[in-house]
Amino acid sequence: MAGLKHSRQREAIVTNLRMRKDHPTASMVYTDMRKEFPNISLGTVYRNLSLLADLGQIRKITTGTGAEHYDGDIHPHNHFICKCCGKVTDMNDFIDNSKIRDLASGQFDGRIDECNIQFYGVCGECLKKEEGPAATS
Amino acid sequence: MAGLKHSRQREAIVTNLRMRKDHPTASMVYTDMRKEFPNISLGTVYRNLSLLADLGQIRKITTGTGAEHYDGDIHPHNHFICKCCGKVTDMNDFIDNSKIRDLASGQFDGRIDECNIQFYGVCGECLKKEEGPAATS
DNA sequence: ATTATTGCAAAAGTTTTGCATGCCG
DNA sequence: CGGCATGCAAAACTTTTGCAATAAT
Repeated sequence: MAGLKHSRQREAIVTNLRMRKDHPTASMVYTDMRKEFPNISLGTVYRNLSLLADLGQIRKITTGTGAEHYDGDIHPHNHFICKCCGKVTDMNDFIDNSKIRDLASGQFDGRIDECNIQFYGVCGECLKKEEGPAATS
Repeated sequence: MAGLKHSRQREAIVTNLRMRKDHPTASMVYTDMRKEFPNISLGTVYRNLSLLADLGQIRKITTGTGAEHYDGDIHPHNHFICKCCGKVTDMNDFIDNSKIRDLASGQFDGRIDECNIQFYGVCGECLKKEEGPAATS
């Protein structure tokens, strides 16, 4: 039924995402995979990332800065997105998302599966670059 | 300095966004604009949406379902995104986003400008379609 | 007159897809 | 074998951009 077969490529993609602590885009994963599977295609990477996200084994992070990012850590947590360099950073858990979700479910006509908080701003590194070089404008 | 000139097209785009209560994509706005300005180009729509969002006169909503959506209502509020039909719906304000932002700022190395909560799930209409027609699978 | 803005078209970037082949069970 | 997954390439989409013409101040 499930019709799911093992594949070395898919396994390598999950492993790669689990090991790294950044939040790469599909093409960043592709670049990495290329070292292990010189002939792997970008299509395969996209197909697997999409499948894995559907299976809930990885998480897709939509940033609005061009491409989707992916996260191998599926533990519920929120992200910060730098408007300057586009980098995605994990935020500490200081809020219980499931509580917010339940609160919202009560007053919504539909099924709410998940909720997450996106923080936007300028990361520490980019702040330094801004302050350092150019003082005037 | 600001170097900003009036343009009938840009004005019409803002007006369109303010009037409608849905959250259209660039091409949806383009379709509408086409009625008023038969020769308006998609590039102009994109340029103005981007400019208006930068000016803070409209809001860009990143959904992860293909294209960006835009909102003429800049009053701080959160959105629900239907995984099924991609529709974007306003959520009631039952949470103070600025409080969450301040809370997060305290423990983050960088500047947090804004935060918003995205809710994902299946909207009321799609739920009906799911339950109604197909029972088996 | 000066310069922002437009329309048009081409280009860039991301993601999807068709198809023959290969690999897993 | 039967069917899912792959590699390759083409296509589909969304968004950006160069440039000459146009419109606003």
